[in-house]
Amino acid sequence: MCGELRASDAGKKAILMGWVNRRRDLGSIIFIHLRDRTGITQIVFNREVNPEMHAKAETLRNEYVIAAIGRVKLRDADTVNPSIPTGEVELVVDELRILNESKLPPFLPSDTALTNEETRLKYRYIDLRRDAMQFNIETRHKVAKAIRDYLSAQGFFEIETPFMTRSTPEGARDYLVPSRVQPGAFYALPQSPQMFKQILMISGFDKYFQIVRCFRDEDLRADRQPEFTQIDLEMTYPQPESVWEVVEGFLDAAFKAAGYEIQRPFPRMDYDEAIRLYGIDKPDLRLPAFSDVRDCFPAENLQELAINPNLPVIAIRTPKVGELSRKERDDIKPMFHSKGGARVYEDFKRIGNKFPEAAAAIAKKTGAQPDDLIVLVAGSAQAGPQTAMPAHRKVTPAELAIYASAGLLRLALAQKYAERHKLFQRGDFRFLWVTNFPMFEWDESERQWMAAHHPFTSPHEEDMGLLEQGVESVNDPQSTLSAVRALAYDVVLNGTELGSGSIRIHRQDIQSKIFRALGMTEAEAKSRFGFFLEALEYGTPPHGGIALGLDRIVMILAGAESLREVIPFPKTARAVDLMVDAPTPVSETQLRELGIQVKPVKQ
RNA sequence: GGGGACGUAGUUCAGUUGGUUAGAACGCUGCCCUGUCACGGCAGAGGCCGCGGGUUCGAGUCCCGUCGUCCCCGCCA
Repeated sequence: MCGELRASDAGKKAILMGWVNRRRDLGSIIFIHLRDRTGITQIVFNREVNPEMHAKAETLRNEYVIAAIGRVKLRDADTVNPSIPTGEVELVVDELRILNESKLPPFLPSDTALTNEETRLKYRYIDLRRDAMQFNIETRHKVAKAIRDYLSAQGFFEIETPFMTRSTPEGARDYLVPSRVQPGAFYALPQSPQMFKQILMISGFDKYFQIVRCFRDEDLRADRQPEFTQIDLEMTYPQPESVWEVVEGFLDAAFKAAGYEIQRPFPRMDYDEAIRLYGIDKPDLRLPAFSDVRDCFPAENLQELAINPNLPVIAIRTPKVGELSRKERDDIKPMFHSKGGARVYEDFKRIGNKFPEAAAAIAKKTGAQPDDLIVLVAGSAQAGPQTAMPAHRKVTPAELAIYASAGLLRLALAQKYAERHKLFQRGDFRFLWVTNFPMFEWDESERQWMAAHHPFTSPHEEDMGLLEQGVESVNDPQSTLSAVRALAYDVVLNGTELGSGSIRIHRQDIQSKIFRALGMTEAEAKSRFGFFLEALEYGTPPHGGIALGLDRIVMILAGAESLREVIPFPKTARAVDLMVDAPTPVSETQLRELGIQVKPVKQ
């Protein structure tokens, strides 16, 4: 193939097939760079040597598909091209066959400047011919294969679960598929094979995995697509640690397949600690943690700055940013998304002028170098008295608001000044297990506690008493439910949540307690998850598992900024496929068959 | 649902305070060229300035709306 010929092949006869990547017509001699998946080889047409083929070669244009039959020739020393692996040789063509012509494409795979994404997605087949995309898709294949091989070797079976299944009323919105045979009824595409994989444990398959498409009808982001691929696995009789070992094992194999070594075991961190140190449940460990610098200020300073003295004062350190201009400093404010009355103090220099002692203490506590940027986030004194705070949680909602606001700003600053601090280098992989998530989260709009992960997650053994105590207090923000921890864990890489899992509930009595704590009657639980609850009653072994986003893993390995770079045919932010132009309205006939009427969209 | 950025030739972009005929590079077409490899030289074609409305003697430029792409918040058990 086009990327394979070497000096040792000199003198051999070869047939190359591929696309015309570039042509250089020097008159009596024509050079073509011929491209396929494996690379590029230069082929040569010389009028003196072969006038007929030379004349044919004159008609070649970019992206024509050709077959070139000829002899591999060692290039003269002064004509070697060191920038391509095949640069020591070229193919002298005896016979040229034009297999297909090409219209002039809107952009060329060999273009150096990247075309706008809209055009790339519309002409995805041309975009995918580019080197970078070929590499990304190949990486994706290698990673998936390494994971399959590793898990198979560990005794896991890959088992398929249905795509046409039952709508689950909780969680993300479902994509629905109408049934023709059962008019008015709908299948749902799975958000994850959660219940099926648990049932496979009940069915005795012991270790299951699947590299499987999942579907969620929610708004998109750079790292969120409506259909995405998960490495889904489940096993019986696990401790969280045994799941982690499997995950670390296949990630190691996957990263090796992509040419990287990673450090095992991954560090571990409690959810509460992640919030306090990073303001987020998926910390990017490449950047410095927060410092709480409240005690660096005397009370009267806090008062003068209108800072609430009962809440943390977070110092965000971004290394090596250097002196900021007035404009750059003003640009920080709009990057700040305040939650719960959090305020940003972006002008640390001014604080230094006003309160030199406090500033010195902060510099010391944060370990700031003179080049580092320090930005403070604190609660506003004007925010008034704090709302009800559950006494049981280590991090109160008011504190969480400060931490979370600071956490977002920390990332925004790091991204903006990435060029300066150079902490986002390719190949620097900082994995982390975040553990002991809260089991329940307070939903302010519904005024009730909700399952933070999903209702089949097992609570922490030590927190069963707290669950017992709070089982009838779903609408009480002060409930002990706030302090119940789940046996749930996330695996995080460089600030991206790669995957999420838990030890599941395998006992019916605990399961009904959870439903009761969530304010669900027995009848409600039965109508929602009846088949599953019934299955739990037939000798369910303890089990647990995890699911990791394959797209995200490949995205990070490829050094890409968006999932779209590692998915061959992705959707835009409006969930549209620009190449096939989906979704579209369907014919009246189709709708009639399904018994569906479409209401006109309001103008 | 909310906030922000962008939209000018096939592509990437420039376009001054609102002022004559909207430019460049790459690509494309033709001619020339025997060692190029981002080939080179000469000539040429190519524009609904996203779309609609408004202000103005005059709009790519200002205003309003709209469509599209991207990013973020909400949302994503």
